Amino acid sequence: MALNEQQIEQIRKSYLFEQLSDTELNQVASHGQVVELYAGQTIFSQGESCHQFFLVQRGMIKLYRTSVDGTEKVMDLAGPKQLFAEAVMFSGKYPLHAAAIEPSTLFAFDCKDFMAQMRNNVELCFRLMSSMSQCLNGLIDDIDRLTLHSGTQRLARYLLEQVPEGVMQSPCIRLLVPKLVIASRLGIQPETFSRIMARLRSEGMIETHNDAILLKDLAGLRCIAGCVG
Amino acid sequence: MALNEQQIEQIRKSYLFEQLSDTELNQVASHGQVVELYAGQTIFSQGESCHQFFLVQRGMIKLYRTSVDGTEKVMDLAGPKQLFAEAVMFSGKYPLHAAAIEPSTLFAFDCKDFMAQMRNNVELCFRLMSSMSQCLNGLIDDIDRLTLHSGTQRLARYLLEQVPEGVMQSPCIRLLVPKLVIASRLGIQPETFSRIMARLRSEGMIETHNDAILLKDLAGLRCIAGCVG
DNA sequence: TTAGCGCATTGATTTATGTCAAATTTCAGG
DNA sequence: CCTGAAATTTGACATAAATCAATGCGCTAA
Repeated sequence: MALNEQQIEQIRKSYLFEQLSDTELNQVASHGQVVELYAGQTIFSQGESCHQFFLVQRGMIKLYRTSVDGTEKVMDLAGPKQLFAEAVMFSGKYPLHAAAIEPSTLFAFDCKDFMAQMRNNVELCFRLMSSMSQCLNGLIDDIDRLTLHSGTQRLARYLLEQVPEGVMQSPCIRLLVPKLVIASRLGIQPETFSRIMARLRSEGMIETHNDAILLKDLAGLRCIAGCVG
Repeated sequence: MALNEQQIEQIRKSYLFEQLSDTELNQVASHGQVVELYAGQTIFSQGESCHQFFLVQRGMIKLYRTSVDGTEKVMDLAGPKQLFAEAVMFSGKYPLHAAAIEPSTLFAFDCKDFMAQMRNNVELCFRLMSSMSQCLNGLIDDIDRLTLHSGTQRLARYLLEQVPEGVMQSPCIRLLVPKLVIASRLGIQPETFSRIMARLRSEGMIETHNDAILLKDLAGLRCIAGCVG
């Protein structure tokens, strides 16, 4: 399905598109599609040739790899207003799988078309390169955490990352995806996730009510995330 | 030190520069430097603002992060003809440390200058984006291996990666850096590295003489790298 | 309401890998 | 050729986290 006026205004707000002229934006949108996804639906698979990149309007997307025995590693999660697969436009093939973990709506853009636009617009190249650079830094951070930090440290940091800008005293956060998925994102087993949460609870750092988590001791959590094991 | 004629011809062979005109190449080179490094010398540190990117002429560079307790994780190694830090030009700051692990010679290029060249040359943007894309895929592969594969699998794969193009029967490879460094690159301790090597030796997969390693059973190693733990 | 199915939690146990320590080898520099 | 520092190897031991297993919880759909 093609994009309507209102949707075109939505994508204009994305960093990658914000400096495009009306004409250019319409050009991009003309090759764009709205994609509706049911929970669990696959968007693309690792190795498929890469024709489109995506902007999430609604829902949540997991980007993941699988091993031969079927084990899944969630590499990243993309929620509303986030782009994904924009950084691999130049690889030719998607380097991982993408699937919706809940009913979602995406805007899909044509890579070929976008690359043509970039040929006429160096500024657009620079925007994409910034985007790729950020992505790169994120991956380096992930490797850093996987190799230099314990499961507990990674989980504590994850909780702290969910706290919105205004640093309140004891913020209450919500886990936006199943714990199973967060565990995979952090590179630990669900059982380990559960046990670490239990420990943080017993140490008085947090209180939990299903997916709502009260961070009772921000300083303590920061210390765990950065200093101790 | 500035680049001489011969050195300019060397950098022309690099993918990023190969399609530049003589004028453009000279422009890039005019802002370039030759950097001589002793073993262990630091090139840049994590967090420093990023003014240059590099091409290795001779030697070996480690790109790494450190944790609070001083532990080091080698994220990548760059040898002759390889670029590094070119993908982070847009971040503003280096996301990791770089140091020579043996006496090395680098060509250093000015980021600002190169970005100015890119403004006049979309093709150059595309080249850099390809480069960044490759880098991205490499990092995703690393996370895949760290989370979905065992130490033994990672080491077996590393050995296989050292085998040059022509797939011989029982190739003899050389470890180009201390085992200590390879271990860190693979996300294991040196002791574990040593033990895995001993096991592969006892299983008849390899023979070792210091840094020279004879891969006696390629099929077996491939199986370990991809199938078993 | 109830049945059924993921998800989550908890316990018991195993295991790969890390840590500590000591002996040995390698290798660069004088 | 020596010498000492660094790298490597090997052993003994500790431990974080995985695995296996069972139970409980909370949905959704009939």
